[in-house]
Amino acid sequence: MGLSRHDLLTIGQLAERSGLATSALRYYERMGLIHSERTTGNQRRFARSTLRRVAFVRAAQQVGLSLEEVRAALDRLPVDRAPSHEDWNAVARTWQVRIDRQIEELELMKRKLTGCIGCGCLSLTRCGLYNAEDRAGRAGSGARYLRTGDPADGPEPLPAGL
Amino acid sequence: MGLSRHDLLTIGQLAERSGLATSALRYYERMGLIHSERTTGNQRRFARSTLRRVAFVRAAQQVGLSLEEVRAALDRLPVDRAPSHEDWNAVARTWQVRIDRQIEELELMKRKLTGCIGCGCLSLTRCGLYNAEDRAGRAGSGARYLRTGDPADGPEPLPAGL
DNA sequence: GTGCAACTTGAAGTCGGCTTCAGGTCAAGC
DNA sequence: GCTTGACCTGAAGCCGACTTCAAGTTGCAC
Repeated sequence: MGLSRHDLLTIGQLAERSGLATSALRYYERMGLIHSERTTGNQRRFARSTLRRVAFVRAAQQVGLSLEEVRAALDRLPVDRAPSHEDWNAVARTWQVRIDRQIEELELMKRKLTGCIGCGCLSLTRCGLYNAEDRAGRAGSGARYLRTGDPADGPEPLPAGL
Repeated sequence: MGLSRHDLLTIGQLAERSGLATSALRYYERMGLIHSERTTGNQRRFARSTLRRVAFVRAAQQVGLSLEEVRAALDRLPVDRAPSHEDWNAVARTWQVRIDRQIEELELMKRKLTGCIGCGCLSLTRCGLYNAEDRAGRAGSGARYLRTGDPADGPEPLPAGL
């Protein structure tokens, strides 16, 4: 019932099947995202399940998580047993919130943009996108936000060239 | 009808109102995203319309465009006159495609994740997310994609710890 | 048992998008 | 007219996510 040699992938095989470069996989291992055993000659051997783990990481990246965040998420899954329904739900919910927020932002942007196309943006004073400016506060190097509307500024004439 | 001094912003004022650091604004100028006049003493003075331009840039970044792409988009708008309906539509359409693609990817991800929560992911063999692995080809350093399904691999037992 | 592709390591390089720093200049309120 | 905070420049530094390089080792097919 142990792992036959067939169950282990070299880093090259994992790279080929995951679509990532071997250098990226070594990087992921250094970051604690994936793990490997070593042969007597010190070469990495990955369990096939690592493919899933890599897919998880890539998917998470696509929804905007940093590798550090992914690592944190993966660390919440138990190492010594299969993840339970609860374990998994906790991780999944984090993602869903993130995904929902992303989608919401994109749709807002899209609505604004559609409005702009409709109006031709020749009269910018009422344009949501163009007026999504000014007074956007920030602290540190995190995400910035853009506030819509700027009651302090009245209508402005449109200068040439935006 | 020329620009009164009131119409020009110092870099500090632009920074405060846009929520960006002055260093970022100088960077944007070097990248050709915004432009300024200079005082006799060589200090930058920005037209108020630069606030809109900055907002445009930030918005574009939020939907995933690089500054280089934003510059390309802005370059398609005329410098010498107000953008026409056509000018603007061309730029806006580029964005909409981009936004739609992003939303689509996120919703796909969400659907998969929802399925996972439903099944508890205790039986991973049929899980879309987990099986969104393997054979994801790539070329260069652009976006990777994840293919769903992997007919070559049969069901696998769930190893402990993912 | 040998040849060669695939592997190993640490260090350095790359890229985008900035920030920080050093050393100097400008503008405006008193 | 002086002080002081805002501004200038170029160069360097930083972060995440990798890639590239150099120099050496392993594993497997023949």
